[in-house]
Amino acid sequence: MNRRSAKDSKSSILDAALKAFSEHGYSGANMRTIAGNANISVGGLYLYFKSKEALCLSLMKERLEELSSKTERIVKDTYNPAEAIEKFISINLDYTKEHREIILTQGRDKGFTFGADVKKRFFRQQRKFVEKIIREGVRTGVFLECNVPETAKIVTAMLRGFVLSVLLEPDGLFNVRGCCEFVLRGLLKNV
Amino acid sequence: MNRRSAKDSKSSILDAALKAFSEHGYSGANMRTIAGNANISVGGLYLYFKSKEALCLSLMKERLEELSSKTERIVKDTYNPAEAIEKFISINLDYTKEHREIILTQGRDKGFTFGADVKKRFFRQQRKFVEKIIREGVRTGVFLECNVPETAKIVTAMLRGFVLSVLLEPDGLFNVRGCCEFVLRGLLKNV
DNA sequence: GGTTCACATGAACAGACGTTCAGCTAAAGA
DNA sequence: TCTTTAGCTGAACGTCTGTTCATGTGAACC
Repeated sequence: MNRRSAKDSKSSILDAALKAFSEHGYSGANMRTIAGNANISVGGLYLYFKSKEALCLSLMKERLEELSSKTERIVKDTYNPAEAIEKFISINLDYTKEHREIILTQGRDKGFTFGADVKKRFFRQQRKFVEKIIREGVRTGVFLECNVPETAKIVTAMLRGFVLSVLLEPDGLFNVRGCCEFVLRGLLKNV
Repeated sequence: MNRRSAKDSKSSILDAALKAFSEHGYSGANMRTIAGNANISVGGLYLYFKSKEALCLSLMKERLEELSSKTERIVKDTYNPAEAIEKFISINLDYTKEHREIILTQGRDKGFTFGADVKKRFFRQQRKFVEKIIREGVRTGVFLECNVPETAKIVTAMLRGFVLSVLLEPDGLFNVRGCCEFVLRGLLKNV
C-alpha cells in the first residue's frame, strides 16, 4: 500500500481542519492550506470529505459529542450537587483550554444557521445536565429553592461566558476556582 | 447635486455593512452585497471606505464607543452599588438586543487579531467600570470582601455569556432579572 | 509478468472576491 | 451657456476560492 492508511490520513486532515477553522472561521479557512498542513493533496482531501461544509460539520459533531459524553460520564457519578457543579464547570473549561477550537460552536460564520441542529442538541444536553444537578441540590436542601430551568439557563450562560474568556485571555489569567465559587454562591443555601 | 448627501450615503453603507458582517462574519461578508443593500455602486462604496477592513473597523469602533459611553453615563450617577451592577448588566443586554451585530466583538474571524486593540480597549474599560462598582460596594460594606480585580473579571465574563445567550436564543427567552439576581447573590453580604 | 486495488496527485475550471478607474450625471455658480 | 463640483457608476483586473478528474504509484495477489 501507499504512504499512509486511510485512517491516518483522515485524522491528519481533521487536525489541520480544526486549526484552520478555529483560526480563520469557516469562510476564512482554506481547503488548500488544510490539505497542505495535513500533508495531502487537495484531491486527496476530497477523497475523505466531499465538501468544505461536510468537513466542518464532521469536525463540530465529533468535538461536541466528545465533550458531551465526557461531561456525562464524570457528572453521573458525583452525588454531591455542589461538587457536581464545580466538576461541570471545570470539565468544560479544561476542555476549552485543550481544544481552543471548540469556539467553533459559538461562531456566527455562515450565519447562525450553520450546524444549528448539532449545536442546539449540544446546548440542550448541557442544560439538561445542569438542571439535573440543580434539581438534586434543591431536593436535598443544599441549594436554594428556585425556578430550575431558568436557573440552569443562567448557569449555562455564565459558563458560556467563562469559556469565551478562557479563549480570549492569555493562558492562566482566568481563575476557574473563583468562577466555581461565584456560581455556587448563587446556588447554595448556606455559603 | 446628486441623489443623496455624502452623509446619508455613508450612513446607508454603515447600516448595510452592519447587517452583512454580523450575519456572515468578516470573510463571509461581501462588498457587492453591502453596496447593493446600501443602494450605491461598488465604486461609490469605495469613495467612503478605502477597504473592507477599514469599513469593518470603523463599524466596530463606533458601536463599542457608543455602548461604552452609554454605560459610563448611566453607571456614573448611580450611587447604590447593587443597583449599579443591575444597571450595568441590563444596559449591556438591552444594547445587545437592539444591536445584535455587537457579536462582531466576540468573533474570531480573521484570527483573534482583527480589531484586537479596539476590542481590548473596550473590554478593559468595561472591567474598570465593574471594578469601580465592586470597590465601592466593598467599601460601604454592602458587598462581601473579595479580590476586586479577580471578581470584576468573573462578573464581566458572566456578562459576556449573557450577551451571547441573548444573541443565540430566540427573543424573550432569556431572563435579565434572574441574571442580575444571580450575580448579586455572589456579591452581596446579606441576600 | 500482469492485474487489481487502495491511496494519492495537481493542473484545470468556473465562479466569487476585493479593488480600481475612466468616465458619467445633474445641480450650483459664473 | 459654460464650467465646476460633489456624488456616483459598473465593467474590468488580478487573485483566490471550492471542487473535479484524468492520471500516477506502489504494494499485494494471481
